[in-house]
Amino acid sequence: MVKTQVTPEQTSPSEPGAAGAPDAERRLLLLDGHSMAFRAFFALPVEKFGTSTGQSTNAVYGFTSMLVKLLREERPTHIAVAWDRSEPTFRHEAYDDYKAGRSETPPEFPGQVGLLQELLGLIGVASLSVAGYEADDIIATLATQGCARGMEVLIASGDRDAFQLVTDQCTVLYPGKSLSDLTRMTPDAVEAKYGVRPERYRDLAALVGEKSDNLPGVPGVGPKTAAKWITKYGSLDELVAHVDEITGKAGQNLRDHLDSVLRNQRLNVLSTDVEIAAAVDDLTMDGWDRAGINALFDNLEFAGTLRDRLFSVLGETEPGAEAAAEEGFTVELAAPGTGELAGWLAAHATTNARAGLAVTGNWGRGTGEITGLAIAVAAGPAAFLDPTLLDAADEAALAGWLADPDHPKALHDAKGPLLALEARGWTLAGLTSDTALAAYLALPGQRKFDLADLCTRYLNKELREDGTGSDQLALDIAGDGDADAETAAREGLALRARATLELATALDADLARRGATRLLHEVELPLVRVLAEMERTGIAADRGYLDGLEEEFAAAVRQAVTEAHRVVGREFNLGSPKQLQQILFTELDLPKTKRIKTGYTTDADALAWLATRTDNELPVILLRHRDQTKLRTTVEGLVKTIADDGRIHTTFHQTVAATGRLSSTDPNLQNIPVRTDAGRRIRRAFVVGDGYDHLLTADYSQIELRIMAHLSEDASLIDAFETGHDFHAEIAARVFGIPAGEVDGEARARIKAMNYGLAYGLSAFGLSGQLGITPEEARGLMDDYFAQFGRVRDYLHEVVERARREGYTETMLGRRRYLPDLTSDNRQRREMAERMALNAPIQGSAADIIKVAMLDVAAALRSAGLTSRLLLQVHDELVLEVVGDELEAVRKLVSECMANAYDLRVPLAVSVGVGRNWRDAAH
DNA sequence: CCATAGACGTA
DNA sequence: CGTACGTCTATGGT
Repeated sequence: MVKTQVTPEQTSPSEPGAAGAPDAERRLLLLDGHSMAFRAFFALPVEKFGTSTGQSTNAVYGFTSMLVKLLREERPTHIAVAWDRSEPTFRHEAYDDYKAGRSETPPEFPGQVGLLQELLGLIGVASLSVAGYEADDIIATLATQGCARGMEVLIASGDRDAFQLVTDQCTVLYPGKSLSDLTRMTPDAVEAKYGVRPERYRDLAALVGEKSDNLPGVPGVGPKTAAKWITKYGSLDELVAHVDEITGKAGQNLRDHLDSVLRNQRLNVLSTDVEIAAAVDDLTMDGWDRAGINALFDNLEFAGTLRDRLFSVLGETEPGAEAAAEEGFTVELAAPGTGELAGWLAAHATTNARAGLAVTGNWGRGTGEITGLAIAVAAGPAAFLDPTLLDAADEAALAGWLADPDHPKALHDAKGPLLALEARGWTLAGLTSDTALAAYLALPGQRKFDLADLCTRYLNKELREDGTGSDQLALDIAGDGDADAETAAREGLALRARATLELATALDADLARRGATRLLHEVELPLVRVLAEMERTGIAADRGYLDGLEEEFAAAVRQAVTEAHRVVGREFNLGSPKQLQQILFTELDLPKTKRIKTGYTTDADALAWLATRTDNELPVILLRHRDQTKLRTTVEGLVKTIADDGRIHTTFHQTVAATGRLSSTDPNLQNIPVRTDAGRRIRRAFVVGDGYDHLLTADYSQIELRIMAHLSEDASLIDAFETGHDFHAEIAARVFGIPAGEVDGEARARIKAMNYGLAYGLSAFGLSGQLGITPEEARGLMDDYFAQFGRVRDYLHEVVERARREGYTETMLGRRRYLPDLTSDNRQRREMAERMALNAPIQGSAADIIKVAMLDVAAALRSAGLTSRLLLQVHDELVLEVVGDELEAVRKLVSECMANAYDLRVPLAVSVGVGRNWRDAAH
């Protein structure tokens, strides 16, 4: 049995004798007071933090809590908090519109700044501000001085401008979604995130622009392009010197907006020569006032542990104390040989403590294979297993352990591994955490949940996936690269298992704090299996029929191309919006459509509008071409994904959509056409498979509106759901004050658009555009609507206001969505966040409900011993494959599970359709 | 091979 | 000046 000790390189700042090492005896912590207090303000619900006399305290509490954590974990010897002043700075003098358009500060905030400064004084932390400068300039000046004295410098700031100060000696701690988890922005971290070294960060920022400061950059140039240019030319100055060499649209935009870029560059440089009353060496933390802090905390009515935590860390403050260095994971790795696994498991993995499991392999399209597996047990070693080296006894021991629900396990992103394990005949039970899913519930806005990133965030530990890290180099020099690479890979996997285990514990606590524990254990985790099974099953496709469709659509495309070329009089690429613009608006001089970045839009709405404004046949031909091209490529994409079993196995993603919905890729089976006849012909290609007799679709009728009725408690809307059978007509009748039978198509269509637009934050302007009426008429329609359904308007308004206060929205099952932009200074961003806040509880609650329904359906099918099975979920619709003699049972079971998934103030209506294919199963 | 923009399918 | 997604194509550049 091979045993190796894996100890990733540890950073040890106090290592004596290291040349050029920072002076570990002296650590300078600089905080941006306003920026961090502002973050604290929005991280904590203001209405829950206030005194009996009406003083708000959430920012004081949050800031202090963060400060305690920093003091405990970073052990600074020197510290200061820099504050902005209210009067204009040199930047305002240089640029009139600097920070123009910022919204009003919430009234509960400013008063807390004084309290914080008072508290900092009692703790013995200097508060600094200088007229004419921002806090960032003070920080830059002190950071420079600190570095010059060999101090290690830490900057806690929510302002990205601080990134330009990052060096090996100076780290920025940048707050993420919650104030307490600060990302360490080292030079490597800055480069990893932005693609440039910190000293070039302001060049990048100048090119990209900064919305919150009202400093626009170059249109069409994002961080990637900016980083590429800067990397190529070395700096913005060099880029400017070679500006004429930059080809393409982006280059032209750069030349056109050079003034803005140079202005941004001038303004975003931080001053390092601010005259500050205090000297760096004097910023020590001595002399804190216990009585004063007690009195202030009493006044602020702070109960709880914050006071104790603060005194505790102040009591421990001692220069030279060992820093809480960032450590890696350690694991004692075992590689049980053939025949040794049962013994290893018996020796190490018999307890009921959770184990971390990590696997390598390939998975997707409903199946997978395992090439390596690592098990890290709670308080012991980790084993690496090569599945090709297992004998029968090993196999049985492993299978038994995996399938035993009494051996709890944590995996990161378990669905793929689950498919791979199942493909080898292993079942997995006892999954008590999926760290990717848990992180998704904690940070739903993130789309990537990288294990290493999460370890940094939650554990402040570095996960080195390449195994031993620094040792690797020495081994490679010694030769024998392959074997070493293999060893490193095994160790890397074992470290992943260990990291997953530790992360699961941290996330358990985080989810408990966020009230998402049940959502994880009762919804998301069990859903993993259901989704894996749906992916494994796939849906049967009629390849011959699809081939025929493809040819038919392709012929229609060719026909449209020929006609378009004939009308224009020459050949061109109909798929190029750029060429279309040239032809439509320059050569044919047709009326201008809506402006977009690249000119005028040629989208379907615009082409349809153009068709009414000209005798030229071209717009209509182009519309037909778009239509048929879209259908053709959809069919082509589907054909390519049909597996050997004649079925299409999509992949469902459970951690992508910020609202809690699923998404589907490779192929996306949640956007198969349904609105047009031609589109529905594609649905006809999804057929019932061998051994089954029907496809059954079951969908929720107007689920989002029903949720709105439930959440708003609007009596009239609730009543409309109970009485009306044509819901939109019923609402129209109430709005226009006429009997339901007399509602004409026009009125119904308008109300339908209004009904659906509500949940999206539709404006009168948007409604007018959609219905082809004037904004005034649309406004009138909305007023009439809300005259009848006033509680809906109140509800939508309250949702946004509450989200603004608390920083997040919540669904009926407690799924949160964090929306920091609700307090953005930028109107466009803020209003976007408001619409998201409005929509998230509604769309998200619908997602919650259908997830519960899926679990119930899967359980009911299983307990009834039925063969019929779930195939797809399309947000408010389930598709099942049904055996003939189970049809009525399944119909009943699915309807009931869906209708009873959640108890609303209105019924959850479900409609069911059955057919031989997906089109005919519509209802 | 990558980034960006435009367009469009679904709920 | 309507939310949430994924995919394709063109374009420009590496």
